[in-house]
Amino acid sequence: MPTTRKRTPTPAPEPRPRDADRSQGEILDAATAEFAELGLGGARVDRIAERAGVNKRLIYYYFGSKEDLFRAVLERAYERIRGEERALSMSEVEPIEAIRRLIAFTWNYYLEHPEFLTLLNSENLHRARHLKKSANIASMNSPLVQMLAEVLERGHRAGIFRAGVDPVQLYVSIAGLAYFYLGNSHTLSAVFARDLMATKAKVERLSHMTDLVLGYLVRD
Amino acid sequence: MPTTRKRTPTPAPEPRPRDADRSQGEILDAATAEFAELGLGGARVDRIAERAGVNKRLIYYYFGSKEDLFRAVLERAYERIRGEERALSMSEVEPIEAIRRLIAFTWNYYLEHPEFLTLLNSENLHRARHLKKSANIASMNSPLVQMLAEVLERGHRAGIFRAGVDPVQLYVSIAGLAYFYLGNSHTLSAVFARDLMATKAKVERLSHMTDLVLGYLVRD
Amino acid sequence: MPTTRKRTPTPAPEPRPRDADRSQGEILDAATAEFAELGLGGARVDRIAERAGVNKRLIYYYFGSKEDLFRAVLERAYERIRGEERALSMSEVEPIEAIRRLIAFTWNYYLEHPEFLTLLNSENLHRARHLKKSANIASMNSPLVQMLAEVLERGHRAGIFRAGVDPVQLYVSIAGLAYFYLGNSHTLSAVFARDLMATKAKVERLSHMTDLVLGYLVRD
Amino acid sequence: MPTTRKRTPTPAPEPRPRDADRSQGEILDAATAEFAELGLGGARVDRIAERAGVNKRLIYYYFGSKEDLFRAVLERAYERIRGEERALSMSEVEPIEAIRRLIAFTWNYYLEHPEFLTLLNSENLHRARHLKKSANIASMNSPLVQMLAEVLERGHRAGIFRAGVDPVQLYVSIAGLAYFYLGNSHTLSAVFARDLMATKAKVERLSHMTDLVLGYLVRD
DNA sequence: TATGAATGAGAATTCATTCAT
DNA sequence: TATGAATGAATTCTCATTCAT
Repeated sequence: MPTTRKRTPTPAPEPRPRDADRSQGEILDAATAEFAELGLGGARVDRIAERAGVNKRLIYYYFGSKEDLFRAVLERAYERIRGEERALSMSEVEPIEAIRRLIAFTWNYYLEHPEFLTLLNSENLHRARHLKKSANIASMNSPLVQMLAEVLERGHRAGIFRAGVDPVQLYVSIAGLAYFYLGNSHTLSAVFARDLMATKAKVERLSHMTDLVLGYLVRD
Repeated sequence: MPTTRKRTPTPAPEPRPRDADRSQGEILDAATAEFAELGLGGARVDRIAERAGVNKRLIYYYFGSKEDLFRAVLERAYERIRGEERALSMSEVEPIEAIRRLIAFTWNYYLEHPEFLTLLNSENLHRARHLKKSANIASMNSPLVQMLAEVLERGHRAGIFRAGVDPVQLYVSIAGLAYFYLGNSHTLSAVFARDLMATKAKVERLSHMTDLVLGYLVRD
Repeated sequence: MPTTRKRTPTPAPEPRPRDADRSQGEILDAATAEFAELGLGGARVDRIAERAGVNKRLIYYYFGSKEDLFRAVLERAYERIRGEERALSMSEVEPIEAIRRLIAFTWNYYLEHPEFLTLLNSENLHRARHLKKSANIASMNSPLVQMLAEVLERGHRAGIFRAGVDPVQLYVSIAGLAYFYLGNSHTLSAVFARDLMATKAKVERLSHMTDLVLGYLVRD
Repeated sequence: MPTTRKRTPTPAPEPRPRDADRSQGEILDAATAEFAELGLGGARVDRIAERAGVNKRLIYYYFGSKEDLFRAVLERAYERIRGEERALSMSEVEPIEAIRRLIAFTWNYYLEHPEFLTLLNSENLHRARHLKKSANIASMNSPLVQMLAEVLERGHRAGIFRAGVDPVQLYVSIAGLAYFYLGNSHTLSAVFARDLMATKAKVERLSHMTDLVLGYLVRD
């Protein structure tokens, strides 16, 4: 290096800047992807470190163990969906439109966050073991159930919706209609020999789901 | 041992009778349980052998590898549910009763065969990799879709059901309504802080599902 | 099978005719190939059985163990080369021609029986363990050494060859000149980046070997 | 442990100092010995770890797999012999002496490094599979061939050596003369019923090899 | 805060060999 | 003579985790 000269004299790979938050975030991102793709059993700590671009030891430094990391991933995933759910404005629109929005939101969120589906599957495989350890599950109860209860009540009072609909049941049903289709798209596509993830198929599915729920709810 | 003689000719572990079919069946039973409880990644071949009461080597002798064993388990699980589905007599009863039976069957099958749900989850986590290798997926297409199509048509012609219902969509919906509730009961129970698997809750769920589907289908 | 009818009514895979010699021969053939290709450590009894088209158990029935099978293979390989060596007529031709024949024979035998080279390598890796157990090694001493001694003597008396040549040394040298080239052709080809097994290369090698040995032997 | 106190702070196996180079070197040493003695198929990773005094896992940490370790061993073996070959000063002495030195060097190197012979045998058994994967084979071409070419040329111009000798052929011949004797000493000793590795026998062999080559090369 | 080196416990898979017929 | 079923003991390789700096 005769004439030009580097600012920093070390030609060695620059040590990563010490930024705790950033490292933790990258670890969580990497872990989310890894767990979502491979499940808890199939995920590898080595690979998570590699994906995050951090030293494996750092994962233990911040999260303690693979299991605890999984819990942290789960918690963040729940926090995120709850955050978006809270942003849904169902009380400001008329009941039928509110239901439409709820269904569309659920569908789109699962569509855009497939990792959420597989993380939930993993957690259920483990009988919600990690969730139960989590301090903040209580606060994680979906705000949608409250909103939905209010919409159902409003719609009923307006004579539009049928009476006696349990908001929890309906919430679970809407989730299930989307969840099963999207979460099992691989096996369903194989069994039905048709691509359930094609754009047209997805449009039709959302339409069917909406018809189904509104066909049930709306009085004539 | 010149003089003394053993009374009982050693109570050593009786050599298992040489029955290939029986051994294979027991391996499949054990593997089904193990994979259902722990997923493909979490399952242990050692444990499967132990559960089956066979030598671990025998698993490789018959099935080649853990992955191939998983495939065999999946295939048998599909064959079984298809077998039971074929036994459903939907064409012999009037449309509304037929739909009730279909929903109840789906619900009860998932309830009694929770392993089917987790196996499907695992397979979807692996993007239906094993199913795609399976020669007989084609013939595994659910007979229910055909039956359902016929019932929908019959109900429509009788002026009972609405027109234009895609049987595949409805089939997926019915499955999803049951699947999500049962397959995610652990996380849902944790999040809603109520036991979804209590007898009363299960009765209510089946009732809700039936109301939802028939509320949608039946014209007034 | 409406009209034509099999002699034997069993459509099952015909049980192999019980022919002890044939079975043993096929096992030896298969084992020779397997050991030659993969060495003693790399050879698999399962694969030998498959190659021979016999049940694995039969190998143990006839040969006792993998090691004993290897010994049997080795013995047969030695018997065969000794048999061919005996057929060499060196005493009937004039000394120079006799040497040419010996070199050509050695070269061609190794060329046509590459398995002999690798079997020898394996046996040397194992410090001739199996050979030492073999009863008939004594009688396996190459007849070529005797013949060569006679030729050297005859050539010397005729004033053609130099004196004091140890026939064992020369025999080993001739073997080595061929053996190293053929037995190490893969690494040599890789290192020299030229194909030592091309026809032209082989012709040149035989020519060089002959020149070398006769250049040394023949007095001027 | 309230009152008593250990004198020596536990004589437990001292944790090995963290020295990556040293660990890798020891693994390579141990692996070289193991592969040389037992071949690729017969070598055991466990035993290599034990011989090296390292944790078995470390072998995988550094070398990835048994095959890759074998490749590393081979590469180092080639590097070493090439290094010594380069140190041979053949161009500084008169042609006949240069040839003597080359033969003696080859003989002595094989004699002192029997592992090189068996490693080569193993690699040839595997059709140079590992060598071909090695990036640096090209640069591994023996410098001896160049040197030999120069000596042959020099000897010919001085009227001492015969014309038209291919240096590659002669190099291979010299190697083969030593290689076959030393590499097959166990079977040859068994077959000839005489100890080829006795000191006297070895002296005679080197003498014979030199006579043979010079007898061929030197014009009269 | 960050990292390369090191490890014990296990995991899937293999293999020679024996059993029972 | 012949064979499918079965097995114990390895064997290669993996993995979460810890050490030392």
